[in-house]
Amino acid sequence: MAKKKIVVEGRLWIEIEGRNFLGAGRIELLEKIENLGSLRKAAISMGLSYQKAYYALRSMNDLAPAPLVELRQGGKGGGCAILTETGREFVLKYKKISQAFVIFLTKQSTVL
Amino acid sequence: MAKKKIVVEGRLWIEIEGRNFLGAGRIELLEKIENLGSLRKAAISMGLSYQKAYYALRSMNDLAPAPLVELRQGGKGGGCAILTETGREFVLKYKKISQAFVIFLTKQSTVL
DNA sequence: CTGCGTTATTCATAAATATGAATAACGATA
DNA sequence: TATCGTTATTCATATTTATGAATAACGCAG
Repeated sequence: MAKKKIVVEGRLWIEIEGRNFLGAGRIELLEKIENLGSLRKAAISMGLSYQKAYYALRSMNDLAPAPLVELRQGGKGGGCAILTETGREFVLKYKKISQAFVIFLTKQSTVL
Repeated sequence: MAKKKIVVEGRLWIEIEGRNFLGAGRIELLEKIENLGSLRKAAISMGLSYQKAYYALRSMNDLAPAPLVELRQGGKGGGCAILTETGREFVLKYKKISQAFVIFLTKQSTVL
């Protein structure tokens, strides 16, 4: 019998004041917003309902020291969603931490 | 205004063949079983329904190279649940990995 | 062979989440 | 002022998950 593949897996997120602030899904949402310029399109593109994405974004913006995304309604194109400088910074920080996490996990898997 | 407390949090688990094998909750269950000698008592002591604990244990035993817990029905006391040597080994391994994870998380929190 | 408390199993219901529909509000542009 | 596609919000309904009730099976001890 072949030996079964056994690995360590995990999830990471950032909390502010003990509340969920940023996880993998929210980071993906922020990146899609940056690319598409629209919350609705970003949500749909990652198979997420608009409502869920909207509430997630509200939660993020409320918790963050400054808004991660600026939402505008009306106007040219009906409205838009713009990733702020603060948003870009948090995306970068999260991805750095995430990279370190992958290394951590593969290393831990070797001891099993 | 005081600066908000911002930290990196995470969860760890072990997968076998891509399926969930051991996480924090299951480890706690195994430890309670070792202490109490009963699956039912272990489940209740951690606010878990017996069924959920039972199915979790079935899943663990099925995935593991050898059963983590031996279940016996009938007999003195009505039955019992005994943590096996394999079970003890996995508990130890998980706790070691978990300790390393705590250190990882606190270190990553410093870059925020 | 009866009693005991556990393991083993099913089922209906409760609770929590997710999803989609529907619609108002908005503001630049033509 | 009408149009457009987005943001903003509510609501009913599916879907999933969790919970508790109920009961059979088991095997040692008395």
